Amino acid sequence: MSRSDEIQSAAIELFYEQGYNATSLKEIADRINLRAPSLYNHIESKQKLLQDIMFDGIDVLNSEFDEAVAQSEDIFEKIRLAAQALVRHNIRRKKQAYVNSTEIPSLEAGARDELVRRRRSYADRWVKLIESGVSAGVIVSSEPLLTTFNIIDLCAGLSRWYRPDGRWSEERLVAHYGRLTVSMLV
Amino acid sequence: MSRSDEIQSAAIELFYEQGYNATSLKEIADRINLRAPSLYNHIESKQKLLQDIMFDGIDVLNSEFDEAVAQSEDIFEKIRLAAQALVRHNIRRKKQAYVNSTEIPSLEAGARDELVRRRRSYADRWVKLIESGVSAGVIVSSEPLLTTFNIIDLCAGLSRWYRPDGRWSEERLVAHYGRLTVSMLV
DNA sequence: CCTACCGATCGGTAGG
DNA sequence: CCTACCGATCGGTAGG
Repeated sequence: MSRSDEIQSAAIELFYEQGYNATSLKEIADRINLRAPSLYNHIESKQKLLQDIMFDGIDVLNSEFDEAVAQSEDIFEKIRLAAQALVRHNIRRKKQAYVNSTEIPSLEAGARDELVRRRRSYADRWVKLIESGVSAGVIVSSEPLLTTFNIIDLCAGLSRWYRPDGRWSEERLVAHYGRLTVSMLV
Repeated sequence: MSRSDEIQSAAIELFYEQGYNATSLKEIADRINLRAPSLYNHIESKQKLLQDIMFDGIDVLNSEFDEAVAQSEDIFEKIRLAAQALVRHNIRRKKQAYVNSTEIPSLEAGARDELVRRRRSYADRWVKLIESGVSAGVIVSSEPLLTTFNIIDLCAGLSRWYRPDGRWSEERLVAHYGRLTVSMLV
């Protein structure tokens, strides 16, 4: 694990626990036994560190969606697979996903615009998937965008309350949300 | 509108836009044409100001739930009414609800514990409502708590993306979420 | 409700 | 990768 990776994962943990603005570079440095100014050998600024974390998160999410829907030709199966990919993302990258959903206001204007664009790109994937089912005559949803928001919001909760030692296993939740999502569209 | 109320609503707007930690008392004071130190004639501290906003939000939400379910004897109708009350809350008090869902880590330990207790109290109302339907034999949900999380998460999204001038009116959304919530339980 | 001011902390730089 | 240090800003107090 490179120093840059160490910094990034320490930052994710602290931003998750305290928020970006409440976290100092000194705290990040302390976690990996460095002095705060030494961070600047690896990062450009605190703001850029946040941007890298957030862009990485949304890019991975978009890739995972594409991989998921490529695994089947059936429209409902595609929907189930896409929902399950989102669930797994919010569970396995819980802290990063939480930071991503929570720190948009902390981004500088330019980076915020770009991030919002990439998040819209994720939502567009869902809208097009649902619309393809409508065109094919197997889905009757009259509001693909609203349904998309509902699916994303529903799964977003996981990054807040999911616990690895909680009462529901990852596989239980993947199955539950997969079923629930499909049921919203039949 | 009293000075205290002016301070509180200016604070809600700024905490919504920038977050608690990124907002200075000077900015709050500027919004209502005061100097920062003058705020201390009305508030105890910045932290206490946040606490008042958050406790007020959750207390109102709990009251609204109780009022909603008292309006019908039918279990599915109670569920529909409770969901619609939550939707209206997240729309009409959008900014306060957003702050409430976002600033839990910014609370001091003691206040955070108390707030989490009151949020759990809200979730308990849902769990008991669903369980009463299970006891009566009209609902088959095997996971009342998971379903409760799903309902809350689903509606929480509104405090993030709802726009008064957006493409869905409040009444359209109230109807949509009411239907969706009931459908999760039949 | 104001001005004047405090100690603390912050992100970041200089220089080695 | 470190020590030493900077200017800026913060929440909050004193005193009127």
